[in-house]
Amino acid sequence: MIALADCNNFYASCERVFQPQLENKPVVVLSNNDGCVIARSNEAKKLGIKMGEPAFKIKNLIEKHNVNVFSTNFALYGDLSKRVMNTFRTEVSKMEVYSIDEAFLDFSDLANKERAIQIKKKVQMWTGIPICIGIAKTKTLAKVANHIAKKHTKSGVFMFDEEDLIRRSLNVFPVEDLWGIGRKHAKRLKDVGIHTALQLREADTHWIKRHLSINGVKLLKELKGEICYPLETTTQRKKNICTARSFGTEIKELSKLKEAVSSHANTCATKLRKEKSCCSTISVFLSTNPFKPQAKQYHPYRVFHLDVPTNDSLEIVKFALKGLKQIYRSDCIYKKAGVIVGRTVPESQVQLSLFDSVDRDKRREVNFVVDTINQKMGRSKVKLAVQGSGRKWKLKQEKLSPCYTTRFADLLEVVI
DNA sequence: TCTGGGGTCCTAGGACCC
DNA sequence: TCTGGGGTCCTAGGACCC
Repeated sequence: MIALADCNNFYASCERVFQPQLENKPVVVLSNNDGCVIARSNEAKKLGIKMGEPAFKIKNLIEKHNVNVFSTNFALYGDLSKRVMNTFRTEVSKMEVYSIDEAFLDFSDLANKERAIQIKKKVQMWTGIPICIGIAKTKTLAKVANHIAKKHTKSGVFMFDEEDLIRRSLNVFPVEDLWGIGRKHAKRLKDVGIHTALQLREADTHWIKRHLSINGVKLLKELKGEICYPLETTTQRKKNICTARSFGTEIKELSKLKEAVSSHANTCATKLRKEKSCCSTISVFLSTNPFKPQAKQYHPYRVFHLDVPTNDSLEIVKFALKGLKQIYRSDCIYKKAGVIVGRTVPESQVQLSLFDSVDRDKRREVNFVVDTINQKMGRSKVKLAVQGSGRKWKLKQEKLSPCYTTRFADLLEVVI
């Protein structure tokens, strides 16, 4: 059996851990640039605030109901996530960290509700984060069970232990809430009269294969209790790494774009080195504001294929800037820029080239020193001159909470 | 005025090989 | 007049996830 442990309203819950007076009050967390709602407490959901809604559209609602608003604080959420995962590790021997707020736990040795309730209590006590747990034979069914645990149980734990219970539950489970069924597939299914998970489970496999591809067939099997997605206990190396941001205010000048693009490229290189990977392709892209259709739209990108895979900051920044120069047009106003590095290979398996002119050993040492200093002294303490110091493309983050757990200056003081 | 960021996988079709 | 069969690799676009 597999258990899916999922944090409730994770980002909103993280903000609450250090501001307990927000318990039972509406809380929302916004995306970068304070743009869209990306997390809501139950109270905020009840007010009718939708996931992904732009913040400016719900300004009145926020004021009227005194909704507590936060900018995203990923340092805080990342750290609390680590603590939650580490707590799971004290209770199970095998697990898969599936996302920042979810993990699949191996319950094959012992599957019962009491065990799950224990884990839930422990996480709550050790980290302050509320979670729910769904237990079933397959990941897909565990996802369904988790959904039910969140919506319809007091204990926050739900287990599929017999076929009759699964059948009755799937019969009232909307097909669009299934893991792997998005908007498009949901519409297609409803068009042919498939509205519930049970109807999908009993649908014709050939039709599903044709319209939902092989993934649809796997979904069907998983609903029947056949494992198609086993527990992945080792973390896979990333195939692509992307760093991209919208600008707080729109940008026209090449000089400012250079600062942004070189910073994103440098971040990509740092992420690569952290993963012990090298990339074989480097892409740079720009984008105008799609929400201003009256303005000229332009979404260019440029890809470079490398002879020798690299994770060197200097080299990656150099290519990104070269691409930027090629795609930049002075008659557009830009809203977003980004860098993607792809086709990664392990650092230790880089194919060298006879005609290589870069002194890679030297570069590796420079990067190592820079990484070490930045790790000790804080991000971007040492950077390339081309990244600039102004950060004129900086994010808007007006409601940022302190980094309670990752920055000494932000530690809470306890007054006795 | 104001609309996020970071990933994965699958498929069809084109280009190429012998 | 008649024009095969069997492959691989790459890419763009679409779908999904959190």
